[in-house]
Amino acid sequence: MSPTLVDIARETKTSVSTVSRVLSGGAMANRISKATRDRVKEAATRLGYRPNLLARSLRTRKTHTIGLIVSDIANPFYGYIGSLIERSLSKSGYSLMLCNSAEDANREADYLRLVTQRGIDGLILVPLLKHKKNLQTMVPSGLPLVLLDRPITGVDASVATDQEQAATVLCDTLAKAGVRKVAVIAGPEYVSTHRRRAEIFAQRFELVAPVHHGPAHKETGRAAFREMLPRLSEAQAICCTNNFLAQGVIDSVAQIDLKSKPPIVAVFDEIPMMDLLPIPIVCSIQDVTQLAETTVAQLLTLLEDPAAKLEPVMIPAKPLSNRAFQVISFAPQPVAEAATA
Amino acid sequence: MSPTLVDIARETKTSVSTVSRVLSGGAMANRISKATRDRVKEAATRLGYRPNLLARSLRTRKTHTIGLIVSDIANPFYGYIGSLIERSLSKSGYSLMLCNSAEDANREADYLRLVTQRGIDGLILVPLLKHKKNLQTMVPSGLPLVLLDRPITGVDASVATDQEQAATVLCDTLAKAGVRKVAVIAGPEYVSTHRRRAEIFAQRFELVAPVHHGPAHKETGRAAFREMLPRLSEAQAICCTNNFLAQGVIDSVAQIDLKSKPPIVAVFDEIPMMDLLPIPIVCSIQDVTQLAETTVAQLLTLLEDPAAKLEPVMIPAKPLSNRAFQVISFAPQPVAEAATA
DNA sequence: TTGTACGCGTTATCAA
DNA sequence: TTGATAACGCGTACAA
Repeated sequence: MSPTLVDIARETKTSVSTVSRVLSGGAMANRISKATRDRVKEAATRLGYRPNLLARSLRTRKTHTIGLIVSDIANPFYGYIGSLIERSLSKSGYSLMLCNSAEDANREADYLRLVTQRGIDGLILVPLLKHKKNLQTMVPSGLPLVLLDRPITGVDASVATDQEQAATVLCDTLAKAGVRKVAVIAGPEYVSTHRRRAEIFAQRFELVAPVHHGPAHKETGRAAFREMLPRLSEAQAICCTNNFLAQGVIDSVAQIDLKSKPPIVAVFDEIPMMDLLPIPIVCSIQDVTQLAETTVAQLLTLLEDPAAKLEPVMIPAKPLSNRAFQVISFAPQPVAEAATA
Repeated sequence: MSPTLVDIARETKTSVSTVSRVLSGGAMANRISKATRDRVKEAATRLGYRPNLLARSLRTRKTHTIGLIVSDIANPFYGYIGSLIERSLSKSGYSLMLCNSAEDANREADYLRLVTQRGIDGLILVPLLKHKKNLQTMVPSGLPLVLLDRPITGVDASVATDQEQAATVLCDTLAKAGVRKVAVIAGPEYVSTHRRRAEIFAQRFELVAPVHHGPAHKETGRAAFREMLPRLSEAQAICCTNNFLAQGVIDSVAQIDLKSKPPIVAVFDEIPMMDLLPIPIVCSIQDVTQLAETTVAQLLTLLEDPAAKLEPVMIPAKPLSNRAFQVISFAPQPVAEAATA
């Protein structure tokens, strides 16, 4: 077993408290004579002492660790934002423990319990659950908590992209290009972001088929494409509520005849290397850096003062289109609309 | 504060041990009369009791938690493999704590310390450090440990793609297409996978410029492309040691004249939607599912018997090319070579 | 069937 | 400048 304070105390003919004071390093260490201090330090390194953080945290009620529960770590969006949050937190002396709820309510509950019971100083959550009540039963009041990407009404500390604005700039861009009829492929209806995005599409354009809902994976995009294929010729655009769905669609487009002009693909988040794709694409780009930094900022203020009053933050998105889109964007039926270029 | 066993004992006129026995649930619970059992349970839910896992783990020396430290969670490869490992472990009753060393030796050390001192039952590591010695000083002997993606000589429990084979099938495919001269863009030289891949490229083909090393990000790919541009016309292929670098290269290709025939891009890992890209691409695809499952299997056997003797596992990769590549693959100078299709 | 008492490894309080 | 000693919250051998 790993040596403990007792071992070092015995080895060095002192007491555990002395050893603790020396090894904890703080201001207390200076109150110990240099002689014993050196003796203790020497013994510690010689025996390979490693403090038991479980015991320390049990005593101090601090862990210097933040929990982050995301809904799908396989999605590069969350991977990227996770890496930014980690870097930002480490500057403030916090470590990050990342958990993946995999868009599964049971797993979310499990990790919520695990992470809170295991001791963390703060929590960042991309929630699956939708109501403040359920949240309150899962996480102890008093624990600094910031919601990320999916706000919940009534919870003050939250950071997310402005869904209405993000969808609006996307629709504006499409409308300017003359789009009137679209097909919509969306993620799970019970996820607020997906649902809301789909609603806005449906509100702004005429649908050639009912909205297709499914897990936010490539496979759903492909399946939806196959299913909607007969009606797709009427649509000027295919609207996807996230990048995975869109990649499935784009994959499928590759399988069919590219000579007939392909529909525009409208999508949230980035499509890698889209400038080279022979399909017109327009994205609503979230400001990931801003999301990460604001989230950490909110959490840090909460960490300082758990009673701090915060307000939900909305961060605007920017539309971005590829070359193929810019070529066709002088299409018929321009619509007068204020675009937030 | 959250209620403890003492609170419930007081509330229910029993002792902590009784409460503990009931709430721990195991075989002990049946040795308690149904009457008090119900009374205790009722009080527990009424007071909203949540066991303190720090204290429990301190006592039992078990956490049912596995640590996973990856080198770059922003890379979809690690995000995906992380999600697979998480799912697989949760079937065996373990939770996963994911940490991001961000390809930074200090952070790796920090998390290694944190995660081991904080108590985990096992560890999966994508190591940055290269020598068994350094590893041994960081992680306590006796802790079940499996290396992922980057083997270290002398460490038995490790799972990785067979780098030699993966690079070989890639080179074979290129050679068959008549490639003789290439440019190589590689990740950090101190990372074994990147270094080894670059070496094999250099060994099989003639280089039009020295190998370009840099952080494994898109930006490096772009910079390398710019820098090598003058010499690129002589190269029939650009070889990248990971997908991020390749995406940077592909982005850059989009900026130049596409009418002159573009070079082949050879790369490890997947390039999304590559069938639609107007550039010939050939990838060496790692079997991520297999990697994840084997890693978990190794860890589970180690968890059962920490003294179990394991052997490093190598998993073969498969070459995959896109449409644009298949069109040009009847190029001159075919080379007789056994391809592992 | 239930309660008492101790230990897990650490920090904090109080004397000396 | 140091050392006993009591928590932190939990599980469990031992006793009743």
